[in-house]
Amino acid sequence: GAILEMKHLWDEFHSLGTEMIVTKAGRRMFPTFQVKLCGLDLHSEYMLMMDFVPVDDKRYRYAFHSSSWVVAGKADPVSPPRIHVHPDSPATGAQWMKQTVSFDKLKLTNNQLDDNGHIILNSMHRYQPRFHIVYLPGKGGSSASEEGCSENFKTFVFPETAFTAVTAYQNHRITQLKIASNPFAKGFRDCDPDETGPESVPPSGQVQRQRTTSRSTPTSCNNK
Amino acid sequence: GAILEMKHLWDEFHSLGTEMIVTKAGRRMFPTFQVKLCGLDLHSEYMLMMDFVPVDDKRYRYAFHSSSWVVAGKADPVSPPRIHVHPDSPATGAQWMKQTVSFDKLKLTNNQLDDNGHIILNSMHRYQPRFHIVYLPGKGGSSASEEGCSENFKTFVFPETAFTAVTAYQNHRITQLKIASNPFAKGFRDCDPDETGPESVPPSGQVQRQRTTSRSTPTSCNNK
DNA sequence: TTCTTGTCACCTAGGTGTTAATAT
DNA sequence: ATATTAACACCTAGGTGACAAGAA
Repeated sequence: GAILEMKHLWDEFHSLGTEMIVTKAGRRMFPTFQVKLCGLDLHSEYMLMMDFVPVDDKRYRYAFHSSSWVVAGKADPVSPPRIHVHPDSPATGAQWMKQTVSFDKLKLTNNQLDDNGHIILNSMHRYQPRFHIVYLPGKGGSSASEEGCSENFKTFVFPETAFTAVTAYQNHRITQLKIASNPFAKGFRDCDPDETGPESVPPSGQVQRQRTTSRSTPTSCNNK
Repeated sequence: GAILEMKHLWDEFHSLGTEMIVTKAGRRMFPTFQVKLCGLDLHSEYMLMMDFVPVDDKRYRYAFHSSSWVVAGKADPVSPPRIHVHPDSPATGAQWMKQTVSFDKLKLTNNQLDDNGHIILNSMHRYQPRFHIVYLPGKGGSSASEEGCSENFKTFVFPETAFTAVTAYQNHRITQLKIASNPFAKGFRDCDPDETGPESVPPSGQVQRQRTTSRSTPTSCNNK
């Protein structure tokens, strides 16, 4: 079995309509796809991997006046789909289960000619991440679990991790939630009493700090 | 087979008497132990590991007046020796050989009660790093190389990587060579024309920049 | 108009030797 | 005296969204 970590955060994004940035060089996902595994055979070996399937055959556009996504036509042609293999693969069930598995090395790109092994997506299209556990027969492996088990491939889909690929954020609330919850975006946070940390929900009203473009007035907020 | 990478740099340190810092939290080695492998079976699996053996049964002291190491008595009691397994283990011969193998996650500590899995050494003692290739039978593996090969354990020793463990550098020339060649110590370099980069040998005469202890006079040197 | 690209200030995360204080 | 520790300035390395300019 596999349970999604940070589900509450995924749910927050999902309720707003999750967006993920794609860039030429490759951009990580936020939230990061992380799962906790259980039920694996301790000594058998497994490969863990992810891929991304189109949610539909449509291309989207964000209507700012109504703050909602609208269909903008049929989907663009797809690149040959890629699979991201977790870099710790292969490893034993015991190794995978002893702590949360994080796909923080996975990057999304819109460069159709990418040769860095990143996941290629079309911007303004919707995708559903999928998680796969591949059982590697032959090594270790208890006889008990191996007999009745002819399936060596399990796929998990968490609908709350679906997202729209974008080159720039469309929904301002998504931007604010990213800033509020991603530690690397701390520089864009307002000077609220920073108490709560990355897990908290930002206040409903939008709030944005003016950043110093010229190097004057180093109004450092984060007084820790 | 295995060849030592950055051998010229190791040789420079070796000729001065290499020192490696040990700390409670664990300190990386510099130079980093890196090897290029060849002759492995492409599809067989191997574990790569390192350990550290005492060069002798002595404890040392640095005599500043003569700028040399002198014996300061018999060795202190040793902790149960630890082995560092390369985190990419196990992997196939093809994976290990396709690029330089770097042990940059390995850390040295003088904390006898370390529970971070670091290598425990006694300060002011001399050590010889050893590199081991462990063949894992059973998976893949060509029949040709497997027949006549009963050895599944190869050990490599590069004498130029031996060092004295210290909690603070003793030989000032070692300090200067570390500063000149370790990118993370760039902040301590003099404002020479920085052209040459980390591979170059520093000028023979010692040169040291005065660093700003108080936050005044931000005399930034590294004008790139 | 709409979308994409490249640069940038601002962060996180962590590897350096220095230095002063503290053991031993 | 000699050796160790902890805090610190200064780096490397790389992940953020903002922004201005460019492309479609």
